[in-house]
This record gives sequence, structure tokens and C-alpha cells, in this order.
Amino acid sequence: MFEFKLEGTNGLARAGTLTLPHGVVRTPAFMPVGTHGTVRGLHPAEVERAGAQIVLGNTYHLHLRPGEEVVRALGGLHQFSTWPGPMLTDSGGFQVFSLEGLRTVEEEGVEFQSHIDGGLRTITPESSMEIQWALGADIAMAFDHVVPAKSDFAHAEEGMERTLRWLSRCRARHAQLAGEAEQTLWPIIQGGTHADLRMRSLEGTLARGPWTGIAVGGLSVGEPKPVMHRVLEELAPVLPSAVPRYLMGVGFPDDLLEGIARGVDLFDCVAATRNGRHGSAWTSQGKVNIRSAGLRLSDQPLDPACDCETCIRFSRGYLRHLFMAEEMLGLRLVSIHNIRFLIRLGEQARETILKGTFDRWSRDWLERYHRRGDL
RNA sequence: GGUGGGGUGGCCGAGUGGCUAAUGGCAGCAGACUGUAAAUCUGCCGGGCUCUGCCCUACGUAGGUUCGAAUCCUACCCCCACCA
Repeated sequence: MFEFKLEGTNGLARAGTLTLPHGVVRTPAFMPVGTHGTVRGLHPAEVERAGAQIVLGNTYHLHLRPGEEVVRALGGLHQFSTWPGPMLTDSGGFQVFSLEGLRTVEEEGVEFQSHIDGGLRTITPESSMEIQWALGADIAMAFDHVVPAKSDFAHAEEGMERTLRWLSRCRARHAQLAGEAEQTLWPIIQGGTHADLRMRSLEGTLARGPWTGIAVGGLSVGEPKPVMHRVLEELAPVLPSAVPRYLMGVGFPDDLLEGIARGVDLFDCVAATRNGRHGSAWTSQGKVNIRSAGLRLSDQPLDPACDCETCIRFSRGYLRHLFMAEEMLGLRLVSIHNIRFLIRLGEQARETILKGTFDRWSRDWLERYHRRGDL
């Protein structure tokens, strides 16, 4: 269980197979985000047909509602949500970042003011582990302290070191709770945009191992893309190659390819579904705003090169109509497309890595994608 | 026929002498979104130009008062309500 087999490389790009209690994940792979135990707007069958191998859930959100005890009473997150395959739960660490203003960070843990009812809730490294164990995903994430990209060295250092101290506590608590065959814990590298801090974060993390996977966090939080690329390039040669590397919160289609080219195996991102709900679709030709007046009479699919349920059946004109009429089907159809688009990108990357043609394919793909200047 | 109310930018609807090219909302147009406080948010939205400004045209129609009118006066047209 929790075995990762590296099957091929092409430069820094890797293809592998990750075996988890609930199934196998072939990498590189995009993991759809299902914060509340549902990939927003989609039926699990649709997520499955889009080719998703693993989906996320969120500790913070499920703790607030319905409460992990409810999920556990109803059989755990797999049974509760009827998702039979692999799952990963985020620790609530990202909410330390995204709910800035609604929380206070202290060494013991983080006090949140619930965004639902305003009540105070505390999450500690230990409670995050307890919640995630109750939820029962295959992979639990360490509770980390994410800082904004603009953070200076001192603040990035503080977040990184706290993340390490919390990692020790996460590991200790997780070891008491989790059966080794049921759930594994992955650590998260922090350190902002500072190479030095990233290295120290990695060293500290490895010293607390061994691990079955390692995540890189604190990126795509406002820094320019070249900076994210640089951080990944600095980490690539020093990350252990025997375990999967998970770049948290990324990304857009081009970010996936740029990440894969720098050795990343796993991605997750809300943009596919959020942008889908907002009417923004990724295509092989760049970005398309489905509400554009120019699409009114189009009988073409969203992306002629796409094999998703939306593209094989519906026209751009119809999708635009659904958005203009504020019909919920529109939000769902574009979400389905975007999810499939990223998953397929992972599949294609995997194929070309195994064939040894990834670099060439990726370069051509990005060139075509950017040609229309993001449309 | 009488009495009262009303006619404002694509629509609804504020404004009742200068700060009004005219508040709001809707519709429309464009953009943003990266481990989900988001089916959300932002900008534009009479026309033209040599475009941090200038010039046209605009508040039912036609006149008038005034330095100045969507706002006041007169006539007419149309709509609504009630009465005959």
C-alpha cells in the first residue's frame, strides 16, 4: 500500500503509478477538488467519466459542516460521498492563508472565526489529523502555515519553521491514529519564494520522514509564474525521486505542463470548476469566455479536440445560451469540460513521457495554447 | 366629454431651475479567478473626435420665460385611473 513505482522519465518529467488503498493513480495526474465532499456541481459519475483517479476533500470545511463525526457515522468520506476511488484530504492549512482576517495563528494551532456562523473554532496539527482520520481519505495532508507570496524572508521563515514543528506533531498524532494500511500522511514543503528557506524546509521535512509522498505548498499564491518555475527547478534535483511530488493548488493548463516538466507528479486546483461555473473554458486554442457575443450562433463544440461529455454533445451557441439564461446545466457542462481538459492533459503528458517525446509535445502544445494570446 | 395622475437613455425607474450626458436596477459588452467564504467579483454601457479633454444630440412634440430648463409657463399629442 502507498507504493509509488516510477515507470519512466523524460528529462525531469516523470511517469509513475501510485497504489493506494482505494485504487491506483497513474501520474502525472490532475486531482479535482471536492471541498465539501463533492466536486462542485458534478455528479460522482461525471467526475469518474471525466477520468478522475483521485479527488480531494477539505478538513476545515467538512469539520465545520457537517462535522467529521457525521461523516464517520455515515461510513467515512468514501461511502458518504459515494466516491469509490482514492481520496486525499487537505489539512485546513490553506485556510490559514485564504481566511486571513478571520483567523489567528499561534504556535498551538489556528483559531478560526467560522465563515458560516461566526463561531470560534480551533484547528491544531493534532485535531487536523483526528479530523482527517475520521474522514478516512487515503492520503492526509500535514497541517501547514501558508504565507502570501509577498511575504518577506522573516515571515516566510516563520511560516516554514512553524510548518516543520507542526509536521512533527502531525506525524506523532497520525501515527497514534491511523492504521498503516489505511491512510498515509504527506508533508508539505514551505518557504515562500526563497531558495534557502525551501532547502531548509525540505531538509527538515526529510529528517522527520520517511514519507510516501511529498507536497510543495505555498506556490500560486500571488507570485509570478517564472518565480514558481524557479522554485520548482531548485527543488527538483533534491526531492527524493522514489516518492510522488504533489504541487498543491496548481493549476492552469500551462502550469500543469510547466510543472510536469519540472518533475511534478500530482496537481490539484479549484480553477477547473470555479472558472467553469464562471463561464471560462480552457481549450487547445486558449481560453474561451462562453458568454462572448461572438459565440451566439456557433454550432462548434467548445474544443473540437476534446473528448469530454460536453464537447461531444453540445455547441458553443447552446452553452452560451445556458449561461445567458443562468441555467445551472451550463455551469456543470463547462466544469465537466475543464476537469476533463486537465485530466486529459495529464494523460497525454504520461503517454509522451513514456514514449520519450514529452518535451517536444509539451512545447508544441504550449505554443498552440498561447498563440491566441489567451484569447 | 370631465377630473386627476403620468410621458426620462434598449427596458424599469430616480431627479423637479445651475454640482445633469442625467442616481439606481435590469438587459447588454468585456475582463478576472490557481491546496473553494466565489453559479462570484471588477470595468464599460447616447454618438463622435486630434480622447487626463473637446464637440454634437438627448428627458412626448412645438413654442416661451431665464444668464441658465429634464425641472417653470403655454398649446398640442399620447397613456392610465375614476366619473359621465
